Amino acid sequence: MTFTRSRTQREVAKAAGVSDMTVSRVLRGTGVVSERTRARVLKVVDEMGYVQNRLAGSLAASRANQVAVIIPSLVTNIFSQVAAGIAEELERAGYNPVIGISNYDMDREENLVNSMLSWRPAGFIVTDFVHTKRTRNILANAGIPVVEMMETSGEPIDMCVGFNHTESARIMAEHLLEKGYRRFGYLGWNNTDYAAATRYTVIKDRLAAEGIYLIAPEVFDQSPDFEAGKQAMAQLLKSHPELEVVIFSNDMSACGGMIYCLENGIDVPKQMAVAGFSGVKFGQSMPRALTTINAKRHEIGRRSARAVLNALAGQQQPSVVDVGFDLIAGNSS
Amino acid sequence: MTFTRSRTQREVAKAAGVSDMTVSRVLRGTGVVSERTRARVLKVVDEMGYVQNRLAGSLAASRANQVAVIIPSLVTNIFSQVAAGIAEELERAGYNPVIGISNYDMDREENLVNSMLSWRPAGFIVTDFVHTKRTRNILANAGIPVVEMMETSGEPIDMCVGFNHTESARIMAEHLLEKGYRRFGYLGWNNTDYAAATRYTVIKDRLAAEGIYLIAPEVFDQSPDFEAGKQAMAQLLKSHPELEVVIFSNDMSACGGMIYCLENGIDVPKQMAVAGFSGVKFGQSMPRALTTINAKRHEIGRRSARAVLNALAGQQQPSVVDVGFDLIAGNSS
DNA sequence: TTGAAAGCGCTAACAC
DNA sequence: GTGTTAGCGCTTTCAA
Repeated sequence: MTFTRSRTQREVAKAAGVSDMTVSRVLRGTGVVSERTRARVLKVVDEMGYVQNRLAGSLAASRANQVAVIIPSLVTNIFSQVAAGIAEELERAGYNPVIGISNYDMDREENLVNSMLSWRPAGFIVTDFVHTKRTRNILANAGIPVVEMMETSGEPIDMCVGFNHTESARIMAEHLLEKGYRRFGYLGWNNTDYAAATRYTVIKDRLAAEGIYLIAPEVFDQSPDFEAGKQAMAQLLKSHPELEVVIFSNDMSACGGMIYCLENGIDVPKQMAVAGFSGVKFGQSMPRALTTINAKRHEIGRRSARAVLNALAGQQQPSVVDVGFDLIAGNSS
Repeated sequence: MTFTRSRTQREVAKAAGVSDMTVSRVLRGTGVVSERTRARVLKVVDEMGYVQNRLAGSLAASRANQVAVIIPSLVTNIFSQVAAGIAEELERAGYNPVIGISNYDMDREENLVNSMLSWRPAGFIVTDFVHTKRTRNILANAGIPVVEMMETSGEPIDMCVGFNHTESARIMAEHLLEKGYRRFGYLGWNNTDYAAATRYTVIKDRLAAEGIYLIAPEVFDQSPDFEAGKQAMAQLLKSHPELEVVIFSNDMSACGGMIYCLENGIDVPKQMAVAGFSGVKFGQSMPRALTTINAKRHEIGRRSARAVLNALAGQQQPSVVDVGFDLIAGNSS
């Protein structure tokens, strides 16, 4: 469908008895225009219901006010929080986010990057450091600010905002070791969440350094939600009743695991401790406040957007922004 | 920041020894181009890493492949599910969603509509029927397909996709009446969620028709999440211990209410029944499967996107798409 | 099957 | 303060 030819700046100009350029100046608030002229133009704009065509404007100015954002999924709470933070910060500055969903698929991400770049966005925000070689290449040469969100331990294409997943996993492992646990289980989900995979490896290695063998069952294919956590916990307890603590790859599944125990008369944390990851508010409303790492999702979104905006404003800034994380000790361990 | 001047179609054309137009034809897959020429052009495109400029293309063609989407919030599960459905369906057709967040604020929505319309999107998707007069006006005259999501009982600007909230509320009220409950409480949250407000009124009236007085406390200002539900339930029980059933405005708060009861030795549903709204999966993993209305959020998103795409393809279609809803009886009532 | 000319609706740069 | 000129990088239209 072709949209109906809408009114143009020229029509406004004619009706207001000025030139195009004057209308342009009024609408963008640039340059100097007399108060009388400005008022007259604005009146006409309002009467005609004129809406600027930024396609034309951005083309002429070689500058757009959209920022492309690629996240793995909107369905889990974690990235929708990040996206909300981005939207908030961008809109405050007069920019709009254009959102693409990669489903944790690098090839899909590559296609999205190409497609979104064709809109000549002012900046690009992607998730994690894991991309195809071509994606990295394209982004590196796009000539616009690029932010990789979530993780800080790696080589960013341009900038990155997040926290150190490696360290967060180490802190969690050590916290549980200090508590005296020795028989560890781990429940992860095979959804190609790279950050979660990293954390798993770190935990495994840290425990191994103490001579502790981490019991990890087959990872599951479903989405790591509350119900999945319940079911996985049930299964794990059957095969490994000797476990003292189970680390889950995220909070919702950890809550499910905790509830499974409580419903089946297994004391948490005395008979079985559980820990999660990401710090959703919900985990702190459980019968036992969940032991977890609080990832500042909303802030990561806001700071990522800010990094793009700062770069656009030509401000000097660090290429790595670490927003940190908190260990929430809770009482599920 | 101005982006570095990127390669143009003309550069590709020159390198391939053809005219701009031929490159354009190859890239868009329109018109006839000899196989040899096509191959040569594509090779050059690949080598140069050329990415089309759709700003220019859309301007020239008066046609864009972005669809504007305005939702009230990304933080609650409900709209992020809807947004995910939209993104999925649009991207399948080569369109990108541009997302704006209104925070349930009609004036903010009006600004967003204006700003997003300036990108000449191919279509527009908004939430609910509640807009400023000016917003309705602008959208009605935009000359593009417009979909209002969620609710079907109203006059759409152009098209609407969703379900009948009035009926869903009536069904819920009657379900609980049939179960024999007579002392009803209601817990809502003052977040200007229009659809929830509608449902509240319907429930109140339906009960009134049976001579039943609905006990609704002050609505709360915070977000209606699990913790809020717990706290509200605690408060409500203190002031109204005679209640038999409490209807919550959404599922997460209802789950919180249910857990509060169970943790305090109040049997659900014998001593206190609870019901929610929207059908999140989580509610069905509770100790008592939550009584609720399943709103098909993901499908509403997909069908909304589809409606826009169909309209763009010039297909005849109904202006009202009702995806229905299901009553989930559960056993929390 | 391919190319040339004429814009799409705006803004940058400069002139007045 | 305001206007003029010359594009931005594509696609449409028509001619060859």
